[in-house]
Formats: sequence, structure tokens, C-alpha cells
Amino acid sequence: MTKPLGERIRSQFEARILSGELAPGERLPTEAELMQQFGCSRMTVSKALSALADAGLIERRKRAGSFVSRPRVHSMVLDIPDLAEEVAARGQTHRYRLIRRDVSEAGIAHFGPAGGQVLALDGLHLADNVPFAFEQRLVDIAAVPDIADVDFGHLAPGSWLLRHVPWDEAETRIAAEGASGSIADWLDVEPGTATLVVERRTWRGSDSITFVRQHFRADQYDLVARFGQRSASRAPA
Amino acid sequence: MTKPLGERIRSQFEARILSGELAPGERLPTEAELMQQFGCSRMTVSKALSALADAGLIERRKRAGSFVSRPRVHSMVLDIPDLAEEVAARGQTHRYRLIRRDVSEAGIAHFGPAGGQVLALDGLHLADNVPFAFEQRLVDIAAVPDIADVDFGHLAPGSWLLRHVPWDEAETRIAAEGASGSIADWLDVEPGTATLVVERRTWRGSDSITFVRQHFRADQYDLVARFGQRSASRAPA
DNA sequence: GCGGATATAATGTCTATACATTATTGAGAC
DNA sequence: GTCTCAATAATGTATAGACATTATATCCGC
Repeated sequence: MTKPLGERIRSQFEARILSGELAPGERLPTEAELMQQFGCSRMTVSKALSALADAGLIERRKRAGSFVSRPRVHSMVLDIPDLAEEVAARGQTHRYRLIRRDVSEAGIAHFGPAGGQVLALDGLHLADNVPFAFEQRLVDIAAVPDIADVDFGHLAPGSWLLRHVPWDEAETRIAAEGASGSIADWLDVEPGTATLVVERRTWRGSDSITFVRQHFRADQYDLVARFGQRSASRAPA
Repeated sequence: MTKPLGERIRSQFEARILSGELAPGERLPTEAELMQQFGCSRMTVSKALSALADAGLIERRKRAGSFVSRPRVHSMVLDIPDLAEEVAARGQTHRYRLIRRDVSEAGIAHFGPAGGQVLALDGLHLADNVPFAFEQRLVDIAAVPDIADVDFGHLAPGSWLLRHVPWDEAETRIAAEGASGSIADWLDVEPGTATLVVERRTWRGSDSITFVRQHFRADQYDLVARFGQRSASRAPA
């Protein structure tokens, strides 16, 4: 019934820090003091404090002690799902339509290793046959040789890449932009209409794998990021 | 010189999972097997596997074992800094100009507890005297009584709140929107010009603290999120 | 005072063991 | 067969100790 002791120690300090009772820069008791206070072993308090440190709530310094961190930025978790899955989750039918596919030398697009070949894929994402995203993608063929054989006529490259190519680093840029003529045509909106632009570059090790630029119809898509209570879907006990 | 054993175990499995060598759904060795393989105690492998579980790379089930998670979404860290600090970091001068301040009953704006009072603050953020964000904010006065006494004539409410009010949960929505007439006026752009809209709602416990809606001039602001190698600023050893 | 060696206080890691918890398996009752 | 219940295999938490690491403080020579 009662929560584990280590978890209680952790959540007690979490609460005291978030409530402001423990101010940024303030020093926490040492592990030795805490094991006295809570009547438990050092491993238990150490694990609790390490969890707080992992979460960024405190900083621990040898010989000095543990201190409440100074909050600088709001770090939030942004979930960027596979578009096909997300549309399906909304109960709509996802379709991808390839518009252009060609292979070019790298360098022109400032992407990929010099001299390598780059696959360019332009396409349109549709939900229930309504266009909602125009996608321009570059893939480094050297990093993903298998891709040459895949038919992307109706399969979204993102879905395929997500399943077939491991990556360990990514950077996403989010901006707003008025739709240019051709993009407006594909999205079936007036030129100049606001679109949400998501650009993502993905790496494995130091090799670029793919760069994608997606224009979303603003009336059909937005992004949500959360902080705290990860998975608030838990039912109360 | 050599890294701690537990960390080596953790990073070895991390690499094997990210490289795809261990496929999603695949089962990892049990803790008992791993302590044989690595010649260490159970606590060590247990901590390593728990760290992988915390990072979402594996799932652990009692009696069943540890399994590589199926990657569903790209979880990225989105840093939302204080606007005043961010502008300063770019070497520009930040200024906030209050446009409207009034107190109204809650309920109208679907914010705050019924019957409570809500402070509405509209204002403009300027970088080097160029407007780049129009902000509409609601604050629950019951949750932040001190705010009644603060002069926001030139102090951005977000900066003040970040420093004075602890929160433990937040949700951010990011979208694109054409500027309406009055917003276009404030941002000094043509009506209909694309703006990046960031809406954030912040809670302490179950109480709403503030809701803010910011329209950014698309040509002056974007957001960046990263995954992997947190703080890539580390120099190579 | 000032700089540099040394002691020390705190965290970091690890061992070996114990018992708790829980989902699955499998045996037995029906 | 299928339902129920107990055995079991795995993870979850905790203990008590040991040694490693490292930033800070202190002392000492100058």
C-alpha cells in the first residue's frame, strides 16, 4: 500500500523544491544526515537523490553536497509521432502520394557527404483524402543503401525510415511560413496562407541520414509538448 | 580512466538497441545471466537496466524479463527559454510593453476556478525596439496573489512568473496562424502574415496558474528541439 | 599574505545478501 | 476443456559494508 521508502524520499524533496520551500541554490542535507532522518541505508537515499539529479532538480557535487538547481529554461518533451500512425490514431485514413523522386549529387543542397548521392523525395500527406502536409525530403543513399529499392509511390518515406533506419541524434526546427505558390497549390490553400514548418535533420553517429521539411496546413495540424506527470493517463488507484 | 562498469553495461545495450542489432520486442538477458556475463553483482546490472528503462529504451516486466521498447514517437526535448533571457543571449535588448491590464471574473475565458478572479495582461515583446511577439496572458489571482502588486509596465509577466511561481506541470501547443488585424498592427506586419503561435498552460498540482498565447513574427523567431547527445558542447577527450 | 601539498568530507560505485512483489506457468479440481 | 490456485521466475527494493573519486578546506613553508 505505502510507496517504497526511496520513492517517498525522492517525491518529498521533489515537492519541496517545486513548491519553492527549498529555494534554488539551497543545500540539501548530506546522505549521512538523511539516512539518520529516514532511518535507512545510504544506498536508499543515494538512489533517491540521484533520481532528482537525473531529473535536473538538484545538482550534486563531491565534497560539497547536493544543491537545488537554478531553473533556467522550461525543458519540455515534444513527441513527434510518425504521421501515418498519428492520422490513424485520430480515426482518419492516411495516404501518401509521391510527387517527385530523383537522385542528385550532394553538395547542392548542403546535405550529405561531398560526392555522395542524395535521394530527393517530394510528397503529399493526406488525411481522409484532404492534403494536410507537403513534404520535401533528402536521404543520404550511402547511409541507407536499401532505400534505392523501395517503392514510395504510396508509402511515406518517414514511416519506412523510422522502421528501418536507426538513428541516435536529431534536431528539429519549428517555424511558421506563408505558403509559396507551389506549396499552396499542393495543400489546396491560397498562396501566403500560414503553414507550420517542421524541419528535421537526423544523424547516426556523425553521418547525416535524412533531412525533411514539412509544411503543414495550419488548420489541420499542431504540435503539443508536455512537462511533468508523464503519461497523465494513469487511472487513480 | 575506464568508465564505471554499470555505465559500460548501460551504454553497450544502448548502442546495440540504437544500432538495431537488438530489435524492438526482443528480449534481453535476465539480470542473473548478465551478472554472470559481466562478472558483477546484481545491483550493478539492475541499475544499468533501470536507467535504460527510465530512458524509455527498454521495458521491464516482472516474471517475464526486459524487452526492447517499440519506438512509437520521437521524443525530443524542447527548451522554451524565458524570452527576455533569450533575446539578451542573442545580444539584443529586450523590452516589454504592457498594452492592457484588467481583472475579470473567471469562466468567460474558460480558465481558472469558477468564481475566481483572473488577471488579463496583453503586451508586446520587442528586440532592439522591433516587435517580435504579441502576448496575451491570463493569470489566476487566487493562485498568485502577489501578482496584484507587481507593475508590469515594462517587466514581462513571464519573466516574473518564472522567478516567483513554482509549477509542476505544463502543456504547450505550437501552431501557425495568419495574423488578425489587431495582432498584425502590433507586430507591424500585413494582416494575414504567417505567425508562429505558442500557447502554454501551467499548473501547480491541479490548479491552473497561467495561460499564455504568444504570436511570434515568423521572420524573427523559431523553436529548436534536440534529441540525443544532450549538450553536444562537450569537447572530445 | 600567498602558493602548494595534504587531509577530509562528501558523493560515486560496487559487492553480497535478503526479502517483497508480481506476472506467468503449470498442476489439479471440476 | 476450463477454471482456480499455488509454485516459480523474474524484477523491485532494501541493507550494511567497502573502496574510489574529487572538490574543498586546512595547514605549512616561505
